[in-house]
Amino acid sequence: MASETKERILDAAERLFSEAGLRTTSLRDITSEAGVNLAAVNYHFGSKETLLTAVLERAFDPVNKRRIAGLDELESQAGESGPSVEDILLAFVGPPFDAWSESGDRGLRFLKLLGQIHTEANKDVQAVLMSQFKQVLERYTKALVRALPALEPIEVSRRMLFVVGAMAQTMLSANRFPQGLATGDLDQTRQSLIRFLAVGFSAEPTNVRASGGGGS
Amino acid sequence: MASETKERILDAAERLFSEAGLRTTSLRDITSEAGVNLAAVNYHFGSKETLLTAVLERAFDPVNKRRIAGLDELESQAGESGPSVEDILLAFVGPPFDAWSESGDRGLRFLKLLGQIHTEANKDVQAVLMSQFKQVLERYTKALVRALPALEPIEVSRRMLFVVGAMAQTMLSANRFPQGLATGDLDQTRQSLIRFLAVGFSAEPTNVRASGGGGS
DNA sequence: GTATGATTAAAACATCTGTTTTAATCATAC
DNA sequence: GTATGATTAAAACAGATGTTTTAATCATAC
Repeated sequence: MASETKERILDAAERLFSEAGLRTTSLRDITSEAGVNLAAVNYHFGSKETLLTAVLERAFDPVNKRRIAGLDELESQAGESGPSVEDILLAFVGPPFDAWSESGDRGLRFLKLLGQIHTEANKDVQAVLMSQFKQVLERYTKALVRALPALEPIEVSRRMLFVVGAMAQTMLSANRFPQGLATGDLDQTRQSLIRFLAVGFSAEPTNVRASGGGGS
Repeated sequence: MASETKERILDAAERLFSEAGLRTTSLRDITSEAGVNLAAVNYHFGSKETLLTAVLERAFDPVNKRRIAGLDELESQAGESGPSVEDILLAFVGPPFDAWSESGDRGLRFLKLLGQIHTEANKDVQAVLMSQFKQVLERYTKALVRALPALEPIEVSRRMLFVVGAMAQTMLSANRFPQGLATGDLDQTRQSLIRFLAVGFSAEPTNVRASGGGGS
């Protein structure tokens, strides 16, 4: 059964990483919290870096799978023109929020962790996250390009960056103002975020495509 | 003249902090890069934390001052109804971008540093940044509340969070995809960001104020 | 029962961290 | 010139970090 110790370590690491940050959390913090021996981490995971990878994959795999599945479903249901911008963004931003209402504390930890990761500067950690997140991003970008034919693809990519940023900041704020995101407020925040992003994303571009138009 | 050593340290620290991150950069990295003795940091600044504070203040003070001044100017020029949403957001997001075109490499470093800070989880660092940033945020929130009377103030605060997130992510991306933000592209990115935020910010709220409206 | 392999425990390891100490050097005033 | 104070240099310090090593313990098969 994948050894209880291993899961204890994963749980403790997830908890501490999400709250104290990735770099700040030491192996001794983790093993102490998990109630296991220090050497257990290296025995079971090889290194701290590998442990971090394992934590991330366990946490984000299901969410990214949901995002892909959600988009699949949208596209199969939609007509020729494809799903709407708002539906697409909802399918993208929704899953991490859903994780909360489903698994309680662990879901909240999850939001914090996601915020931590999205903002972690380290390249290796980024690489781990990106390996699965990148294809999610590409699929959603493609769907949005189709939904917004007036926008150049590069502009869609740029706006997708804004989406990710606004989402990450919102989730990090669950870390910084824990009282500000109570049960009810989280739904409200999600709704506001989606609305904000959908409307902003659908904005007409300032300089029309390939038009050398007026100065001043 | 504020001792050349002191400025060498500040320059090197700013460079390394912005590129390698805040926590990952050691004092030996800094002093080695600056070409000064290790003890010089503690001699001139007292501690690493104080040095970080000094770097942040030197970098962000002028930008925050510009934001305040820009809003002052907008409000003095505008009529009874106050400045527009787009103008307000431009005054908020513009200054850090301007720093780039003005001081070249240092301006770019600046963007990266800003991204690093906005996403730094550490409480002390956050406190330093927040001490001056908080009043900027409050002033801008107030201006936006006036410009958007249809929105509840709490909703304006939420959306301001989205603004900060999108902005920070954009700047961090200058770190991660340095080729993607060349001279020309930066202007384009800024323009896109402003447009995205202004339109999204002006979106009508989904649930109208104090209306107990329809279920399903 | 014993033997074998996996797991846990405790200790030591080497390295890196920020900081402090002790001299040496420098500039400046007298 | 000498004396005084600021600055720099080199070394050592104490603590924390990830990792490894060496025994002890456990479960399981024979």
